Amino acid sequence: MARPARVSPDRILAAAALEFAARGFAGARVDRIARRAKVNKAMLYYHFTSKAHLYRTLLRQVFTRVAARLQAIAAADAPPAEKVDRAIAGMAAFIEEHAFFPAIMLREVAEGGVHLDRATLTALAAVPRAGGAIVREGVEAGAFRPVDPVFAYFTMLAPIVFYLAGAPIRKEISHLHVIDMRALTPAAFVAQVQEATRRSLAAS
Amino acid sequence: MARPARVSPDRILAAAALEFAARGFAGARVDRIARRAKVNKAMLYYHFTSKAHLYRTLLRQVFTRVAARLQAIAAADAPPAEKVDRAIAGMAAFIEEHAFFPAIMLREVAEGGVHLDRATLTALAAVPRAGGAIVREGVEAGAFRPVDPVFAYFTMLAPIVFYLAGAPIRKEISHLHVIDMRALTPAAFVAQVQEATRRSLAAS
DNA sequence: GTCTATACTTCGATAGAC
DNA sequence: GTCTATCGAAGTATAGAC
Repeated sequence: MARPARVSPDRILAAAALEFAARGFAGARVDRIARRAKVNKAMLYYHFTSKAHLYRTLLRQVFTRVAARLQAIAAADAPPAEKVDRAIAGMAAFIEEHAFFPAIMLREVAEGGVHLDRATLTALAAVPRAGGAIVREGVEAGAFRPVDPVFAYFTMLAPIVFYLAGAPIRKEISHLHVIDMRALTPAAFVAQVQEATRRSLAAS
Repeated sequence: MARPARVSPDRILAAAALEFAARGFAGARVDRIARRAKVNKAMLYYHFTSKAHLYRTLLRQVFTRVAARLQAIAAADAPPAEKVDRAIAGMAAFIEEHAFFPAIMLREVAEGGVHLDRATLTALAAVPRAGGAIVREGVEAGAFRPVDPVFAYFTMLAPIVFYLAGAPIRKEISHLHVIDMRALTPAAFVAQVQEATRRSLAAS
């Protein structure tokens, strides 16, 4: 039985995910990442060269995983409407497994990708490509009304990412008692987005 | 005729909007804001005390303006479906006038509101409150099917903010030629979100 | 691979003159 | 209200021993 390889790098990536998600690239502190990963700073630089390199490695990994999830759904043998349902639920499930992901996604969109290299941007581009492919298939099969596939991808997945990323700030706001958001569970939200998307895409 | 009052503070706020949107709170540099506003740093601190105070002032102002726009639409005399159309177009128009807004919104959601005080969070909370009120009215009037109003608000406006914030990174990605997004004009996207929302909310 | 100590830089904020 | 000069704290990264 092989000894667990790359424990440090993996622990560093896990710690980096939390730090970058919570504070962004500029706000993240290498010291904090090292401390949370239980390695010293020199060890971190030994494995990752720089803060920027660590950031890019993390993002390339997570973008590749999200895209793979959507690609698997796109390639499955199922009716288009079912695939759209799965894409929405799949994104929510991915976020449940990778709680740091939506914040990183939002930040990187706001940032304009300035910290990313070509490979990481390519990994990111695979996400709308896979999402768009699912919708395109439905349109071409006549199951959906004619819509722009990438537009439709944004319309169905942006709410999921946005809403799930917003859990912390909604908690802050709920303390103020100016609006009641307690009833809004993620599962109920997913169901409502699925229903809304089904209705909005259905061929009339 | 009154002399223009508060020129410096307003120029500083305008410069801060660009800097905070492009780089986030942690990545923003006070020196850069001062230079862009054509004041020296001491002047900036004379008016705003600290980077955090400047940030909060800016966000309170912009959140208040977005919320006011949605509140005006909610209070208008028009059918619910028409108000929803206007809310979507109104958000897009607001972003056209305040190009820095979507990036700041995305960043603040990711950040969990840690830099905000009570007054600023209250200003922010007024946005989903106004958006939710528009949907609620339609549900109660029987024009819309029964949905959670705040959910529906997220589903209709998150894509607009997300998509319009994404212009810079889409430009980066388009250079790679791995996916073609040239056809996706903001106006066409707004129209598609309006159409999708109309279909998804219509009482069956 | 691992660690301690530290070099070097940048940045937020202020002192103090006018 | 406006400006120049600068302090002190943090932060990224590395040197060099083991």
